[in-house]
Amino acid sequence: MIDEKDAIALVSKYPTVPLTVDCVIFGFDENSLKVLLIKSDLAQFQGKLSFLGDNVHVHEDLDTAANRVLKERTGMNDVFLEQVHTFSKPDRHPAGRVVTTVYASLLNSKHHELIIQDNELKWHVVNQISEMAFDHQQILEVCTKWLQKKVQEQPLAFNLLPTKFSLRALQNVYEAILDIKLDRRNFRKKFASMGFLNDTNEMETHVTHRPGKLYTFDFEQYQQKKKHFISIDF
Amino acid sequence: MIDEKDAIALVSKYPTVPLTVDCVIFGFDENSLKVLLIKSDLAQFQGKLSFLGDNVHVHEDLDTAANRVLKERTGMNDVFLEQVHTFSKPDRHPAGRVVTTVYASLLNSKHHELIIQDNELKWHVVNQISEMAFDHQQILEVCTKWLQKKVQEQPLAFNLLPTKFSLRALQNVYEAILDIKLDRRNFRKKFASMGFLNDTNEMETHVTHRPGKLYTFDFEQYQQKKKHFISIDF
DNA sequence: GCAAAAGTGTTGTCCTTACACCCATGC
DNA sequence: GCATGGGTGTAAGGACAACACTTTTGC
Repeated sequence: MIDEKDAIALVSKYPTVPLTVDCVIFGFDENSLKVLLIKSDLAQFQGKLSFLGDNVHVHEDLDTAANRVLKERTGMNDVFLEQVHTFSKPDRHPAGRVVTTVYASLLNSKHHELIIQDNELKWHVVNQISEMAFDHQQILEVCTKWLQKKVQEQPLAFNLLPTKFSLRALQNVYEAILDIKLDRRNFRKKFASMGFLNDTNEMETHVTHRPGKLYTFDFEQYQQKKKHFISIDF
Repeated sequence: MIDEKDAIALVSKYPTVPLTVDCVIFGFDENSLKVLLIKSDLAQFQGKLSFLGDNVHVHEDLDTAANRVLKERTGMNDVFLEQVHTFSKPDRHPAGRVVTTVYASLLNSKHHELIIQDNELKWHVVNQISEMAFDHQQILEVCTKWLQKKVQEQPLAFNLLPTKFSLRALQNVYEAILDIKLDRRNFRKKFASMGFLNDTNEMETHVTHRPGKLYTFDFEQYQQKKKHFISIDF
């Protein structure tokens, strides 16, 4: 048995590592899936892009750190943010060992004012990103796959849209994220039958075609009706 | 721009934290889902159960550390092992801040010799576990949900069974993990139609009823036929 | 009036579910 | 011979995929 004093002595002998969080912040605009990136400020990665990240503070857990980074750069608190994976290759950071836990977030890129801090913080179209710093290319791949899976299982696409949106806009989100084309009629039917969309009785305006109805997502209904079904399928 | 020297100086100022890995090792035996646990050796958690864990070595990444722990205690290398989540509440360890990354593993509890090291390493039936040390109760819940989701999406149940297994045994795995009853005929039909099971032309022996056929899982077939389908459903 | 996208139904196919009887083995 | 679980088929209902024409707006 190890008493409290011994336990503290034991833990204090463990090797320690600097921890960071990186936020992969997805947005949607102009019918493309985008992600928020800065230019790396490390000379070794000159001109290369990286995610928003920071080291984890002393008394801070990882969720808190990720929310802090998000808030600092987009002004946003309560957006969807979820831990995806922890990356730990000993040589992933050129300045020594750094372990990073990656969080993904989805938000409407028009609703949040970017707080620029000398790093050319900008939205980049996900499938046009070329060179990234650190292992961030790999992180982007993991997060993109995570997102593709996630939007099929949970109603997260709505986080990427304004509160009121047309069915076309919703379909565009799915098509962009999943990189597929969907049948318009079947798509509408599906979402209509789910019963999670509220008709606002408003329409699109200033569009150069027949305006579509605007809907809101009914989170209450979703909470009540969501499936807890079992389906073995692989 | 930050040059290499400055970068090293910067990173060296980050607060550092001891990292551990914890392995949530699921097994299946006597028609129950079990998990490998030891008695905690901390006096504060006297008699409480905890997962197999260890601190992460200096030049070791997390995957390597988790595999090492698994190997040390079960003698196994190449079993299924996957990162699930990183837990970081500042007070989760009574001896000071320790961040742990949790890995889950599935193996056949009869195929691996446990390497006991004074900690009463034993298999415990998952839904009969009462008090656990640290935040391990929460970790178990997260991993159990993770497993329930995972076995529906990927053919992992086979990892919990011997190479040759009866359909009944397979169904028992699903019923234990998902905590449901399944219709025997529909279950058989489903797996038959998948085409991932090879008939070994062998039968169960020494059973007190009509012996069932034994099958093996055809991993090749799975790799070729597995679905990459899109299905929005929540 | 023309371009561009909204809105709308039906049919066939497939998958899922529910359900009952005979068969092979150990004891 | 009896208890135990293995093995099998069918019918109904629900979900999904494919597919074409009319409507509304801006210009």
